[in-house]
Amino acid sequence: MASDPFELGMVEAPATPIAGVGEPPYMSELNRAQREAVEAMDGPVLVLAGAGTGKTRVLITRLAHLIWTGRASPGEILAVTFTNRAARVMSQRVEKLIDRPVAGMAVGTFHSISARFLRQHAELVGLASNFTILDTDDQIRMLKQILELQNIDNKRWPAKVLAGLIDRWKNRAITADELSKNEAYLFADGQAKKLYKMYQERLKAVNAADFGDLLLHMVTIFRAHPDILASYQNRFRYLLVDEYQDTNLTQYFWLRLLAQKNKNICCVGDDDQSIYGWRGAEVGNILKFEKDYEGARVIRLEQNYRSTGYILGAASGLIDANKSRLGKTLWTEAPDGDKIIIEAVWDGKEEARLVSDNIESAQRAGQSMNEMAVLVRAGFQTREFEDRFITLGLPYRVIGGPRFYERREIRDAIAYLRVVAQPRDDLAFERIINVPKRGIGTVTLQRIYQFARRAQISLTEAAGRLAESDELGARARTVIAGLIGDFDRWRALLKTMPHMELIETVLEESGYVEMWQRDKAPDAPGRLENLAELVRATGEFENIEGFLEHISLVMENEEQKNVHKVTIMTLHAAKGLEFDMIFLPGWEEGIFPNQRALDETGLSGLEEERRLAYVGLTRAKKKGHIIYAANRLVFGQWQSSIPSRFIDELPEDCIERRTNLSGAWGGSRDPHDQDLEWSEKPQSSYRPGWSQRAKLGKTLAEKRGQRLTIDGSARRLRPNRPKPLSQFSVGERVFHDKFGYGMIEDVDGDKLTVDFETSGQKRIVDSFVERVEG
DNA sequence: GGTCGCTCCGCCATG
DNA sequence: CGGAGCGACC
Repeated sequence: MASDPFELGMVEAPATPIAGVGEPPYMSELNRAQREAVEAMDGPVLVLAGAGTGKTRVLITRLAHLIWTGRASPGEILAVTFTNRAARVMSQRVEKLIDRPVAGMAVGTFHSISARFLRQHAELVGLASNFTILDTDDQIRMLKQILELQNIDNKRWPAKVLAGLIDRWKNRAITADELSKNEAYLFADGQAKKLYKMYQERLKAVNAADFGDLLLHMVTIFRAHPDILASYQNRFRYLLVDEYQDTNLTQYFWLRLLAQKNKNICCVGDDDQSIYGWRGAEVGNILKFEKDYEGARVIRLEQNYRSTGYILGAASGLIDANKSRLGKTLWTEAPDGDKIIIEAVWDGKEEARLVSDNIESAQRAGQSMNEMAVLVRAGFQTREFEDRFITLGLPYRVIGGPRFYERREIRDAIAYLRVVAQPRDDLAFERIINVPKRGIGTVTLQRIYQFARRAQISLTEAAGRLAESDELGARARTVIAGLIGDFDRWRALLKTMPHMELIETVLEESGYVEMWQRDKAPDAPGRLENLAELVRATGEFENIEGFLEHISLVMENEEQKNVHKVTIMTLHAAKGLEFDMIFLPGWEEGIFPNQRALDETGLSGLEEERRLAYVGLTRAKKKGHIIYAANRLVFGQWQSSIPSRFIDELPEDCIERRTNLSGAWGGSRDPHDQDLEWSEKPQSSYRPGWSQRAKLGKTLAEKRGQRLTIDGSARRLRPNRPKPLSQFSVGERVFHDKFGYGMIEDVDGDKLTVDFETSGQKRIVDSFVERVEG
């Protein structure tokens, strides 16, 4: 317990300087501005750090310096990072810099830090300290139940919309009691306030908090209990906040309350990289820092160490078009390097092909694929690239897909643990009562609900009592009694059995593991692996509660770094990262800037989109490649598109325009495009006009049937290419991680044409499938 | 009570 | 186009 940085009142070792004489070794690595930011330890400091100006180094060195000089012990420091990954990296690097452990330093995201604070004071907001953290899914399910209870039409007033509103209010530190009448009229004819209150009541009843609560509850507690606030102020004398431009109003209050006594707060950020306005971030926070904290020092980091000249020039020229910014002038000593390439293609397929061609030739030239990234505006854009990369056998990773804990099997498994660890957790109970199938249907469930509501007890308890009565059918009664017995037994084990073992026991005895073992679906083995991973991960935690918190707030998909893969991710997810080579596809009006952003938030929306473009460009160290397509399939409908306005805003001397569309969409100048071998080229000869869109989708699908003929003739275009031999043959049954089971229809070198049961015909590299029996 | 197939709607970004 | 959700049918 002594190492828990969040436990108040623990005995704290006094801060002592590490020191020898003279200057600590890390200082010499810093430029003048960076050094100033590290040495300004006392009082409020705002560091405006442009993209690639060594911000992370400054943050880490500053922490190291606080400890080195004895200004603070690790336990007196609170550092807020944007991701949990950043938190991990930061602690490690500080330790390396000062060559000693920093256990006791509170480093994490607002949510993870605040969750741990809240556990210490949960009773003040009506929760027990082992409260569950609800994710969006649970939240919506709960709201749905409330709407049903109130006879509000879920079609007209979707739970999802209400969840969004509540989230926004919580981001703005508005509690249910404080909600104005105007705001209340945003949902269900003015019933929003009542619904918000009911939701909070319900959360309390099942001992749960949603993401927004984690922060807002602490603000509420700080405001209502000056003694508690004071204890935190005395404990954390030095505060450090990264990505300050992305903090929302609640986080702003949270910080200001903590900082107001000692005022040793250092916020680091870049107004030009503020891209989370839509989830309540207030650029205003960074813009008014000097007003909030009197005597604040403002330090600008403007020397860019990341990108070559043209890239930096292009990015700076672009962001210049924004009106509301503090203004910085980035500069670099690096050579000009390559210009940003702007390239037009026919459609999404060709876009993916162009990117993969470039990746392959860069790879042949010796570039590691770990240094290449495709940055898209929206999640749905990743699909085309994945398809293409799979076809080619090009290794890739997608960041920001479904998180580990969002997978069905993980959520189910967690629900079992929640029921065991927290008998009050109705949501978890509902989730697993009939998973695996136990023959408990809506009728039985309804009876349990009604009984629970009438008696004001939890579903688990209601089920237990009903099983002892005559209210249920014989079968349901036996099943429920058995399950309740299981719960009781597991709960008893909770105290004696090591939790890792307990989790295994629960998953085994509940029949959950068996359910997936029996499942014939292609993804079942993967799910079992995920469950095994879950069990393994529990081993790292002292108790189940800690583990559950880790799962819902921190856990990320594990990632092997040693394998070389191209990264595909959204621009939002790319913030803070850097790559040698960046591909920016989909630079078309409507996609980027995104139409909804423009419709909903007008000029400020446009400026945020532009900052997003700026973030994208500044991720590149050496090469940037912007692509736009003339036609795009959206919602199964073809649309003609026009190039993004951002392209015209790039300084001409920093860019080089290319096009794959010669003449009137005639042929192509790119020799790659003559290679029809693996492609579905026929559509290039087809020219959808504005009026023909709707029909085109179908036409293309029909044309797909002709592909074989065209492939056949195309093969002659490259007579000298040696074909690797495949060990597969026509008629064999194979399994693919993503597409499932299928039958081989054609073999061509190491490329297979497979007819998949669920996803149809695909051409893929044989190393992506394995042979199966039958 | 479970499964199949149809309809409807969505794709902007998240802890 | 693809997934979620719902109603009809086994």
